[in-house]
Amino acid sequence: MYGKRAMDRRKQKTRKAILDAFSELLTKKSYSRISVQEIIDEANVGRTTFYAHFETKDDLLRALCEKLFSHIIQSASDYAHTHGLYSEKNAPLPVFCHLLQHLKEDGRNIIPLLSSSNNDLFIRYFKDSMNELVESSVMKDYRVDDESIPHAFLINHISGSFVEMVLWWINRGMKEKPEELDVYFRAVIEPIL
Amino acid sequence: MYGKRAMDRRKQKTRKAILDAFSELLTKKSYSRISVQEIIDEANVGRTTFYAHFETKDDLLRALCEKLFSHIIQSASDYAHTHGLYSEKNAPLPVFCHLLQHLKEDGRNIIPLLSSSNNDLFIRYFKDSMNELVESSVMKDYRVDDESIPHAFLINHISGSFVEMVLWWINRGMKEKPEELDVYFRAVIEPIL
DNA sequence: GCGAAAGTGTTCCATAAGGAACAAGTAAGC
DNA sequence: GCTTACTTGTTCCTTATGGAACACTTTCGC
Repeated sequence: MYGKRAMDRRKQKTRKAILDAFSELLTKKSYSRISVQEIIDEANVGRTTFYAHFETKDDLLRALCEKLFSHIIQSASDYAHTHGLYSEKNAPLPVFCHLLQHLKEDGRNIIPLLSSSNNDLFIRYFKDSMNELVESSVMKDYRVDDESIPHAFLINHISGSFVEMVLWWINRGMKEKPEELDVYFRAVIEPIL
Repeated sequence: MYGKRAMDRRKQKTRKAILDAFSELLTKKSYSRISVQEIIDEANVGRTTFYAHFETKDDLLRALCEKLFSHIIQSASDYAHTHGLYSEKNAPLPVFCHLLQHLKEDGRNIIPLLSSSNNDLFIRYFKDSMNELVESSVMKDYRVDDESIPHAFLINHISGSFVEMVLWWINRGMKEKPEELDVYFRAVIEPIL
């Protein structure tokens, strides 16, 4: 439980090289068409080294997604814990606005992958991350008025709507301001809370 | 005398990292104000690693200069050996035109260092390289008409003039075409051959 | 001047990375 | 069917890199 000591410089550099190479390849080919050999070549790293870091290609994908989303989700989670708890009952959603702003300002690594032709894996991971975020940070203090609707269903609805909105936003060139989108989102979500 | 087998991937990467870091630092500070520690930090390598590659800071400087000039000088030397031998007596200087062209097209690493505020070390190395080139490739087949002028003096005059011309060229923004410069250079050099 | 701080070059030891070869699986072409 | 070429994980062993500590010199502030 005490901190793992700082990762060896070599490990950091190698890990970054592999993730960068993989990320680069993903903008050109679909996940299934990328071979480990290609990743190794692009990263300029030995075969042994690759397998010392990642068990398999799927493992690498997981790591990449985690790296990409952890930052933004963690930031939102922190935001929710500091602001969310003290908000009034019908204004719990600034987290989403915060997320959109963060995505626009700092999403240069994420957006290309979310808008690439083979974006399904990332969308799924994005959705999963959002699901966890909504469950742990947003919906925690909420009791649903209509008890006939399952809690889990609501969570899925909210995170799913959010992800779809983001994709819509990105595909149209992110013209709208985060604040505008936030208004739209509240308009479709708040009524059911 | 021939080749050491291909350098280990790690060595290549480390060597490049150190040379790049050094090159980067040289655009900001003078050579004497750069510490090994800074190079290590900028290159993001361990102290042991640095000293496994270079004995000292001077050694590193030598390696950088060699890397920067060897390409361009080697190319000129090759050019001289294929073209130089068959040229008529009073047209031996196409090597210089070739050098200028090469410098303009492919000198993006060299020119910033030659025009930086602390460029003296590079100029000296450039001059030394030119000296060798002139001696080995240009002046080899020439007998000086006026035997009262020492051979070595002539070599120094030619390489020195060339270097000074290049600096003048760079400092004024490299406006002239290599071919124009070549004409000027021939005008001041050919009369004495 | 002196003491503190930073830089140098070296040591020793732990470990990550490399390279090569391997058996096994897969797909494609003929 | 059969090659043929390519991929995947894995192995064993070598080598480069890292980190820390060291004694020593240089530089700097006061």
